[in-house]
Amino acid sequence: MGLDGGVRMATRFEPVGSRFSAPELEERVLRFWGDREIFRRSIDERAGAPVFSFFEGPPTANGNPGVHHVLARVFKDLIPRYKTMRGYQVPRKGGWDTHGLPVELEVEKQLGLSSKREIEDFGVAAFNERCRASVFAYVQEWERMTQRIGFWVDMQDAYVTYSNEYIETCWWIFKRLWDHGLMYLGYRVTPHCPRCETSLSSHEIAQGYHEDTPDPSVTVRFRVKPAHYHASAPTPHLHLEDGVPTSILAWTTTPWTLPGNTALAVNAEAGYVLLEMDAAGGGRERVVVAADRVEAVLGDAGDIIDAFRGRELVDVLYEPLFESTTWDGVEALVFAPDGRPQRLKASESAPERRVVAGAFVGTADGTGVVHIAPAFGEDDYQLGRSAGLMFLQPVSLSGTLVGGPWAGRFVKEADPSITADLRERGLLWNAATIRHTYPFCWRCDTPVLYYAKPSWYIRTTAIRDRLVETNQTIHWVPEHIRDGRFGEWLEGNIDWAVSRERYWGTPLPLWVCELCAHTECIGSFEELRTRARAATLPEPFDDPHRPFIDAIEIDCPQCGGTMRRTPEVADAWFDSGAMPYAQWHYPFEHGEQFESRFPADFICEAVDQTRGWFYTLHALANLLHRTEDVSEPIAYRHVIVLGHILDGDGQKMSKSRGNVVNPWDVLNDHGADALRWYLYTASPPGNSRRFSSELVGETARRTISTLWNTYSFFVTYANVADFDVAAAVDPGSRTELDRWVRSELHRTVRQVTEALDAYEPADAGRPIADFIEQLSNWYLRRSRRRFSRPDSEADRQAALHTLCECLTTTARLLAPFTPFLAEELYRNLEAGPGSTTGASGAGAAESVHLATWPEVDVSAIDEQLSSEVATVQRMVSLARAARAKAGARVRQPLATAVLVPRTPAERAALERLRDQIQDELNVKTIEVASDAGERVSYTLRPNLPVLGPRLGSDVGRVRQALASADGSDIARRMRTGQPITLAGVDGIELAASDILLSVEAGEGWAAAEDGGYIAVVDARLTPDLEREGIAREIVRRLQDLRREAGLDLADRIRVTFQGDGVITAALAAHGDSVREETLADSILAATPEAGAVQSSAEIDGHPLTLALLRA
RNA sequence: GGGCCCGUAGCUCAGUGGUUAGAGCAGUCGGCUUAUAACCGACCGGUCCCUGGUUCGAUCCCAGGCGGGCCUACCA
Repeated sequence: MGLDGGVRMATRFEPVGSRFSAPELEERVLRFWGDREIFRRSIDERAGAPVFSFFEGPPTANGNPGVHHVLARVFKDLIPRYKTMRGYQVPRKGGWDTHGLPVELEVEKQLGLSSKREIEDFGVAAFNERCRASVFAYVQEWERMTQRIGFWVDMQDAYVTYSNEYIETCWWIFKRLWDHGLMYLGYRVTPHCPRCETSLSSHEIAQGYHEDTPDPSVTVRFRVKPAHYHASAPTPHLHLEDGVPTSILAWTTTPWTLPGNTALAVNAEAGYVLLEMDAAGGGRERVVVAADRVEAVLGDAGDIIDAFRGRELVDVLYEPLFESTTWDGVEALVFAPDGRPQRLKASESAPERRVVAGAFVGTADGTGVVHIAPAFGEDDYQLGRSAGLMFLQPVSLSGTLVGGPWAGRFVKEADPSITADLRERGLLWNAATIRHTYPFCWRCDTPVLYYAKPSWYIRTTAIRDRLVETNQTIHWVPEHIRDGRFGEWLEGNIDWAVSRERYWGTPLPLWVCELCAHTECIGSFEELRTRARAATLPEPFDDPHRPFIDAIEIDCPQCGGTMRRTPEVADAWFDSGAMPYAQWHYPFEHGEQFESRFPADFICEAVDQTRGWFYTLHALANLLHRTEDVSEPIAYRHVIVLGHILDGDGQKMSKSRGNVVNPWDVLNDHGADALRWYLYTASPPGNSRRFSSELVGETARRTISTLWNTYSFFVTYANVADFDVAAAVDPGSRTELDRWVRSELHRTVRQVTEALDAYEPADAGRPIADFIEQLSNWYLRRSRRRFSRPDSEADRQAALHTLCECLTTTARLLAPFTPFLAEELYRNLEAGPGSTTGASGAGAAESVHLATWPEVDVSAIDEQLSSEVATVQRMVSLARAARAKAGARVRQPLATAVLVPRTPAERAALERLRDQIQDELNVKTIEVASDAGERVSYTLRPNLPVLGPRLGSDVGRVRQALASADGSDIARRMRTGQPITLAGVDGIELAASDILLSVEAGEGWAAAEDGGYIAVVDARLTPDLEREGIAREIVRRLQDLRREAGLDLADRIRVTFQGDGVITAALAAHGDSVREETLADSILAATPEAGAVQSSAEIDGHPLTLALLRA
């Protein structure tokens, strides 16, 4: 305005109350950020700076966000805010995960559909439209929460996995993989939900295990064929020539797989036995089981006829449990070289059921013989393939039996009938029920079946070694994830089953010729337009989802036939792993952005993403590096892996358990800063943590509220003193205390910076909390008088400057952690209220989040001073403990305190800082000594860290000798530096540093000791001391009365008192100081004046009535 | 079943091959008093999950268990 005529005005800070409402403050800051576009500017104003790249792991917005989501989001926020202050440009593009089974099932529920058949009847186009709409049902809730907790992420420009551009990039990736032979159609056993009729990923399976699931446990007789059926002579160990009916026993928990049985597997090296016993229906029978299993399966029944290795049983033929006459409708298939079961050629006959060897067969349970049904188990399938077995598939994809007496029945419901049938036909050895863990579909709770069927695979095993190797270059926090959970998962890598027989997902861009099976992968929409038969291309082609994409046909270049798209969509995890490329529609667009942000410098998710997002990102980066499409084989350099939030009982929070804490309750009660601070500092990020709103409040009170009070104190006195931030401070005016707190401050800056550079938020937060504690409870408490009644103006300005620096620097340190509180402090203290340039001077950034990270002022750090004050604090604390033992309240002056630290350097420090100590302790004389002399008696202990390595096993004897030695004598020798020898321990000479003393106070003294530090106080009161104590007590009571009377700070008073001789004597001796402290014009022995405020109580047993009136 | 993490005071968590294992909160008692819906001190509170081993010495290192969490796995 130019009205100051060049006269510099001192800053006036916005007044700050000692109480504050965090939610109110935070809403105010949020408005400020919004009005001034601070987030956008924190990125834009860093244009040209090196980019620090952050990838947002996309949340699925189909449920309300809980506290566990807040956890991830506040950690995602921390590092980018820090790096921004360190001068990087940190773009933060948001994203949403929108495809997949959870979305489909949500819609199925809404529509009341329960099978794929019903979805197709409803119409895939309409169904997918509902999916598209449902994904964003909760987006507003997410955005509201995200904003309220102060997570800065660009949600306007977020990527969406269902967008055409996103899908096109996924196609490009598939194409690159396909062209490099990294994709194939495999025929394999996968977990299959018969209701959803699709494969489930391992991640999905993991969510649906039910413990204690009851299942049948049946042991079955497989009848060995008579000798003449065998092509070559069967092993003589079976003694088939005896003509006794002989069976091999096998155990299963899935009777419904028995119609699919085509082999029995034994362990070639294990021992087996042939036993004979009475048969149930009369006569004798013989059975084969593993030698280890005889007792468990047969008890003591039966006599051992022969014993042999498993290999002897290989190629023994046995009869099918179900004759083809009773189980029709299932065609016998054989394995083709590519692993796919195929029909028999006319000239072929089906392989016979026989015994084979399998390395996976153990003898720890069952019978040591495994029933093999290649259609239903991974081991079974692989064995079938390698041994050339017959393949029978008597179960449909919807989980019902095909053919046989129970055709159409759901497999689990058919189990009892199958078992009963076997019992009737004498083939059942034993039936019972067991309880074990079994997988169910995590969404619809249908028991999952393992099922051999075709599926598209990404050949991740081709790059397994590279996955492992490049993982070593990723910085994992906590470190153990790298070689532990994640590393081991990579070591055991199997090919990625990437196809899903569903509707709402990225369609696989694979077209297969219906005549010759020629397959092509289409890598872009343009390529598809070019290749498509014009008549089949929808016009306009604006949605690459099903069902539209399915209509498009391509001419087969090999045979001229029709190529149709394979009907599957991609695993939604493929979408998430494709995010570094697809979020930019790379390589079709935005090549520059992609290049500058790949790989990410930082990502952060909870530990359950180890085999989810962390894996898919890593796998795709490695694959695309293999195809030479990206420059680096990793997608992220640093990753913080978060543990889960548990409820008060240590249970994981989840919707299904109903124990999710609503973040809004916490936010409304304590505010976002408190919640954030708690999450950062409660424990290292990788630990799981129990959570409750109360704990958040507790943490906040301790640190945030302490800082706020300090801030409020500063502003109050700075305004009173017309404090000018910009005025230079005279270094000579700085006191020792000023120098100390600056040393602590810059030590803190150093620690916090190092910890954040190491991606360890908890280690970074704790020093800040410690500093705030020191600032408030040592610096400020000890400096109070310098602010309210300073010795000189220069002293006051120095104190204000020092405190101001501490607060503004702390605000910057806190900015990434508690961005709202930090902003409040910064705005008021540095940028000036309502200012855009900073009232305190030109160039102050408008927001702390546009400001720079504090530099460590190395010259401010005085390690010696810091450790000296630490010693003072320790000794003061000890002396207070000694006071308490003596029963002397702090206002009661004592004559002497003797302080005994451990080293000469510490003694020197205490001598130097004697004034501070005296002040804190309220004693007349401080004595610093190397021992407490005759005031105490000693007990002795060996200094084990010193003596242990030197003496080894002699330590025990020294310990005993010290315990029985004369403490005072040895203490005297230690004091005078004489060598010490002990009775009963020959040849060992001890020095003072080898022995530790503990003390017991002598008569009239009180002592406290901790870790070799000793404080002793004189507990005896002289009449003088007593009078002084009483006088100080009177001061306190008068101050109370002043407050009670509602007087102002500067009001003067008249005092009357009624007391005994001791009271009178105390006031006679110390009346001047009492008057001075309480601003009293007079203190008279008299009855209270009319209208006076008064109180009566005893001091040390002396009755006293005090009364005061405003003068 | 396997892997990883965790197990320390009533609660939430530090910590270390070495003296008498700590902090905050809670509880009890006391103190302070214009930072005051704060603050300071003391006390109370411990089988450092258990059992073995290594060691002069183990809460810490090793082995085996137990319990919790997470991840993973249809051995029939």
